[in-house]
Amino acid sequence: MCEQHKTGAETMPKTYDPSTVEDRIYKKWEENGYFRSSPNPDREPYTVVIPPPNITAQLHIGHALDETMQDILVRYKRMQGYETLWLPGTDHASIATEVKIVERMAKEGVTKKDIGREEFLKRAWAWKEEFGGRIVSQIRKLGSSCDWDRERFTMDEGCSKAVLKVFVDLYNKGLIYRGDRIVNWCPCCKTAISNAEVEFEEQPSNLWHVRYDSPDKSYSITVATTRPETILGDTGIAVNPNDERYRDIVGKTVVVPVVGREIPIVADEYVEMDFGTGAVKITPSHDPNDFEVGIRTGLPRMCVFTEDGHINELGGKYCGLTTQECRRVFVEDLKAAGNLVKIEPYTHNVGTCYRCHTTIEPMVSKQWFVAIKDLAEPAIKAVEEGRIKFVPERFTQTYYNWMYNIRDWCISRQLWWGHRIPAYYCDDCGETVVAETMPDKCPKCGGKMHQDEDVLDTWFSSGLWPFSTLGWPEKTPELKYYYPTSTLSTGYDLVFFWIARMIMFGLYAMGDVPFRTVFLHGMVRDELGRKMSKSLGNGIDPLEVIKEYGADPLRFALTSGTAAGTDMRFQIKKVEAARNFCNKVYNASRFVMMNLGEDDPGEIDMTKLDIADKWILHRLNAVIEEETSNIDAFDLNLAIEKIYSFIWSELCDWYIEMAKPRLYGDNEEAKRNVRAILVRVLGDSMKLLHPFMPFITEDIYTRLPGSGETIVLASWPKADAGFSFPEEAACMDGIMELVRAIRNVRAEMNVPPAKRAHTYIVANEANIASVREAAPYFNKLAGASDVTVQLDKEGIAPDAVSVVSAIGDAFIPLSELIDIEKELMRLEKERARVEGEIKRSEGKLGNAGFMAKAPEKVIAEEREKLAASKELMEKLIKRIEELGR
RNA sequence: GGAAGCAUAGCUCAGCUGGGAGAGCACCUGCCUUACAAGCAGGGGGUCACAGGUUCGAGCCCUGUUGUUUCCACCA
Repeated sequence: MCEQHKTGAETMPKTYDPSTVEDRIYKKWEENGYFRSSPNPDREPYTVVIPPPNITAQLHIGHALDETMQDILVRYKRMQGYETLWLPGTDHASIATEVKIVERMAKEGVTKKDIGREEFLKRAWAWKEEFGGRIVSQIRKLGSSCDWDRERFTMDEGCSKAVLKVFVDLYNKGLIYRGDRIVNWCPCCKTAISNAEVEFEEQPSNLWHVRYDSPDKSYSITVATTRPETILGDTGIAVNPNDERYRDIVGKTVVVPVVGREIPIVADEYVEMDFGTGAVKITPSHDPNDFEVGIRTGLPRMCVFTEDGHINELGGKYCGLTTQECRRVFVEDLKAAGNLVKIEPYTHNVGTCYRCHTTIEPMVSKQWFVAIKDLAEPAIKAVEEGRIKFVPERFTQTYYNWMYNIRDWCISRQLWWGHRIPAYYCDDCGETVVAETMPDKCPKCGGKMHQDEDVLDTWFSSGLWPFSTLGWPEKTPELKYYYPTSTLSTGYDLVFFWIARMIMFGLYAMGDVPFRTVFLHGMVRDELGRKMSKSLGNGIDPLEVIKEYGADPLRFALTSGTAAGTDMRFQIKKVEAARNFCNKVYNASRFVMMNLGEDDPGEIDMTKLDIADKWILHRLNAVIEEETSNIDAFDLNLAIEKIYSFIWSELCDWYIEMAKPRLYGDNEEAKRNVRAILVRVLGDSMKLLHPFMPFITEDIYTRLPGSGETIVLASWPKADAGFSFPEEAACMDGIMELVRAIRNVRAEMNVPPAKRAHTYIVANEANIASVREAAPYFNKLAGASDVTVQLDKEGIAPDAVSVVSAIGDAFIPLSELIDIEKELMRLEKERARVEGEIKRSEGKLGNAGFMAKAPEKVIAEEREKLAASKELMEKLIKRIEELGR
């Protein structure tokens, strides 16, 4: 076995240092192929495809959360024996990458036009080579257990083939079409984008009221607009057909102010009579609603903008101005012409590009679209029928809302980096052919063909990700075995962009859902609850966090204390707390190692368990069951909380302390058994913690005797029927309660911790055997010098400090320290508390409604509580009387 | 305009199908006890936003109000 598997504490320094182990461990995992998966008919598959990060990306905190969630699920399922595949890869991120490359080129003073398409693509691929590897190596830093042998890229050969196939197929079925439609145009990226890619921002602006006069000035009509520059493209004025005010002039014309063109007044239901003047200027080429009105009323289109946000030659003297400049100048001209009625401050939402946040100009343009309704319908049905579940469930509604109102998807982008649209046009007759490969010649006239210049929306290829990565359209064994995948985990912000598209494409191409469960997490915000952004400079670099604290603490901080689907504030204090926990875990294991000796302690001898042993094994069972059901329900925050408190508050705070007397004693058999229990409990604890904190658990687990070479492939713990000791565990709880009470009293009485005192414990017949068994623990845990357990108070000094508890009463003769008055006050306070308890219980039990309707179990528990309180009360009263004399 | 989430300790947040309010951090007191001071022991601190309702019983379910965040829509 190699060096790192050496057991024993001699290799363990006093504090845990992640930097010395994480890279080494990850390398070992990868080299030994623990994350590899291949179709195995003997096992059930568990499959997760990664949300492919952009090749432009640097690992940010959102990725860290994303990958951590998936890794937890994947490691858990792998340990449970599923044939587990986590398939990694990256996204070419068409627009995002192209923007970056163009930016980089700009620094060299080069433009796309200068170098041409071919040369540009060379640069893009070089970029991919340079940076595509960066993000995946950063993902490794988090401990992600991906099968790297299966890493894919949305533009690799297979994925590209899938894109072509789906596109051609959809086209042949009439579900992809090309046409002139109004699209969201980003003048900065110089491409159309889809509706989903538009982000609305509230911006203060004005409502300009403009008067359009009739040619003979006999009548006029005033409209309000937020975009006066579009007046250049006006082809009509619309009013509501029921609007009495304008009845007489519908069908007549007015003159576009400043411009001088004559345009008709039309009637259309779209116009709200109550808003503004009840008249709307219609610019079919530059407004989605106007576009529709234009179609209905037959108004012509007039596009006055260029692709880069300037006014074109149809704008006359404004040609060459940017739309913003034009607005300013044009408003001046309106004013000069006397047609500007008023300017009203107005705040409204402005669409911006989700990549560059430039204001979107709606423009009519020839683009490719997916006719979405036929795809959406089965995708809605799949969720309605429960074939796909959203966790948390409320996102189902979000999904429905989007899907019910979905509109055709603009998929062409005026970019070069991406999947080029497989449409070919004849130079001569204009015939269109859509095919996976370019035809030699036009099938109609034999002319030369050329390919469409545009590429596809990046989300088109990522929509195919769950099956394109498994080999589709080939009928691979992987596709058969791993599809549908199991869980898709990502942020809720991707429900529309990605999840909806995958569901639609999966059902279309594969005839089955792409995944069973969608597990959504929230966004990571900064400590003040703000979005992390470059401009605010409030981003947290996960790599820096890992460098300083380790990947495990980062993962812990991202997993704990936040329910699924809700945003979280990232606090470095949380990472610190997690780092401390790592150190705790590490030191606990160091303690175990130090006390193991040379040999493997072997199996636990179940005939030689004392009450503490039974308690910890019983508790281990409980935590296994609870955590397992928490993870199954995707309650990862609850799961990690369970194992955290088990390790810290039960194993470390109590069991390890209780193990010490035997470990330091000379009963070899007892020593061996305690060691065996420690190895078992610590080993199982590491397994339970492993999905959350993979590195430290690997480090510790592999040092344990009999553990095997890795925890990655260890089996997930199962509750052991032989470890079920409900009575002893309850009794141990009582002992712990008594220990705490003694500590409390000692602290209140200001007994110095170093001051040890003879401690008498008076127990009843039922408890005395257990208390005797636990007697040594009072030395270690409750500051006792000697412990005497007896049935009555024979021989105990009457002025001893006393502690009453359910399991027994403790007496500590410390006459030199006791202050009778103070002790009486303390007991009185306690008496008052118990009295309240009794009243509460009696009130409940005396309530006829409660007795008639509450479940029996609840009533029984209440009765027990009352009995216990009454017993305590008796003891307290007796004790108060004794001291009062 | 529509929808959803959140409102619990000083701070950040848990709290599963309703049955005596929790964690971490912070704070106070005492401990360098041979796994761990990144630690140990003890402690203080909450009308669970507000108002109604359902129930024997509500932080949890229902209705409304207020505050807050987000998503969708985009009436010019």
